[in-house]
Amino acid sequence: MSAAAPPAASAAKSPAIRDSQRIYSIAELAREFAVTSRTIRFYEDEGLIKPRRQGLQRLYSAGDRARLSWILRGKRLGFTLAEIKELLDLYNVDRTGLQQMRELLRRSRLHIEELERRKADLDAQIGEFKDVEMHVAAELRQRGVDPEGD
Amino acid sequence: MSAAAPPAASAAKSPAIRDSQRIYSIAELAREFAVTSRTIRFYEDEGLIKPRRQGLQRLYSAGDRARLSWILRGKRLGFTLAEIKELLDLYNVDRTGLQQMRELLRRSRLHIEELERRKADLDAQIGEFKDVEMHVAAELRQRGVDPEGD
DNA sequence: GTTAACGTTTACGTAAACGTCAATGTGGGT
DNA sequence: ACCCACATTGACGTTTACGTAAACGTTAAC
Repeated sequence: MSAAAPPAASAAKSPAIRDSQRIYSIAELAREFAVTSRTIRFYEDEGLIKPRRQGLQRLYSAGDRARLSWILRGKRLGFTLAEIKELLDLYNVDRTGLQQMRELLRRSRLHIEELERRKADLDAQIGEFKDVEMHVAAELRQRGVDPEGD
Repeated sequence: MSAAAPPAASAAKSPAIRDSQRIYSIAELAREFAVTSRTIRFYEDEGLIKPRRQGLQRLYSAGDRARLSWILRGKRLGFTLAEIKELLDLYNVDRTGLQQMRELLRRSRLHIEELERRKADLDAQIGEFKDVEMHVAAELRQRGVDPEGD
């Protein structure tokens, strides 16, 4: 029910109040998400994350962590950082104004459509490759070879 | 049986035997797929398509067309041209050798796994955005505003 | 015979998303 | 006081996927 990044979660109270209070170092997040610190700083330069600062050091909250996670998923989905920023910004804008809400609704729907298109592409490729898998496996069996096995 | 793109459909005989014989100019394909000729030539430089030549001019077969279509879908899915080339090459390799078939099977399965991972990412985002859509629409209705409507 | 539409190669330019130094700072152990 | 791991800010380099311009050939129309 509760989403993490854009659709910010309502502060969970029962479990993990400790987790939601945790702060992370840049290296910690880098390790966890298998990116370099350079990458995380770059995202900051691009306005995608804004960690608190203790002097010069960056301190990442659980929210920042979720944001990063969200950014990376966006990337895996093939969105550019600019697009991801737009989507993230969508939620941090005044959500009370009527115009903003209608806009948010509109953009969400557009984005969903885009995602559904991608899903169609994905399903098509998955289908094709499963076809290949089937045929090749069958052919191997016909030749008396076990398709499984090293 | 005859492969056009990777997993080509079985050659339909009843309809469109004319279509399978058609040849296309570079501009024709460019228009159809909404890319520039430059792009198509670039793909050729990268070894992704190899149209016949009539002197200098490129002549694209239906197979070439299907290949291009496949390439573009790969792109939409976020694969690099190098990855797409690998996948395309997979099918044009000797498919009779046992080793090649096992390899083909292995790679196909790996690719399917990758696609399934992406699909999970996709479904997650779709879910989040549908959540947003629901909430915002509900909020709008609560304020007595019709979520639909310009 | 020249204009237009289309094609060709060669070559340089560019935006995105980081990688890779280099120089410097900072906090904690010993 | 010294070292070490980790952090910081530039600044420049790199890869990918084309865009853009130059300079030229080919065919069809007028």
